[in-house]
Amino acid sequence: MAQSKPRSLSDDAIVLIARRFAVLAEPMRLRLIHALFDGEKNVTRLVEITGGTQANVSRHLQMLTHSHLVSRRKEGMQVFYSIADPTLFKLCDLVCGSLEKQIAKQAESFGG
Amino acid sequence: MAQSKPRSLSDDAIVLIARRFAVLAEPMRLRLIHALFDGEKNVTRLVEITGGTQANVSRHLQMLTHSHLVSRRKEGMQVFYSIADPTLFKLCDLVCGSLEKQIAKQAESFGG
DNA sequence: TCACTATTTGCGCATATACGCATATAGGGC
DNA sequence: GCCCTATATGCGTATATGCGCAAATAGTGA
Repeated sequence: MAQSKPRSLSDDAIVLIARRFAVLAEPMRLRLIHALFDGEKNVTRLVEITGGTQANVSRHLQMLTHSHLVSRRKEGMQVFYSIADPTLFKLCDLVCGSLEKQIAKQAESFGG
Repeated sequence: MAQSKPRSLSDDAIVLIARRFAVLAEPMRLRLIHALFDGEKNVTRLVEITGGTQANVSRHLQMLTHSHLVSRRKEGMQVFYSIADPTLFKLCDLVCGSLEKQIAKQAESFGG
């Protein structure tokens, strides 16, 4: 299950990885991803949940789709989006855990 | 070992996560992180490896340090940097694996 | 055809940030 | 003190990108 870890990364690979991280570096996109964690939703619902404008939500969804992180399903007038890349769950967990530890340490420095 | 997964994330948390991803969203910073994967190095060595200017490398290292992703150790005139956050390994692995799968699928669409 | 809803897209602006250049700081030897 | 090396920082600029607003596209029904 563990994948082969290349010892060195090509410059192209580095740029691709950076782009992937950049997609995840916007709060609104993270809100959308997080909102999709419990199942697919249409645009209007995502607008309600995230509190963004419809145009903005749509654009971010487009970016997420082009990055193959979420997938698009059209049903009549509505478009339903859902998580396409399962690594998003682990990615979010990893970063959350790391940040929690960091904050805990900072709290320790003050309170301890 | 698996951490508690919060069902919902506060807006502040979302922004923090986004910032973390933003730190990882620059090729030069990824190069630096990757260069540190096999042990600590000083700035001059990192400049050689990454091919960046000294000023730029220094600035990115500062950002990585402030993000608590790498740590700084001063020894005389030199400053040695090393990976401080072990989740970096897994993060990189996850994204690499995801991208490899994506590219493999694309290749399949053409070649298959 | 028109009207209505759902979603996408074009455009302009404001902001963030990466880089290059020069300079500043710091440590060590003379 | 001076000089050299190693590292950091201030400043200006170019570029990227997120957002708001308006308009366009698509689907559905009368």
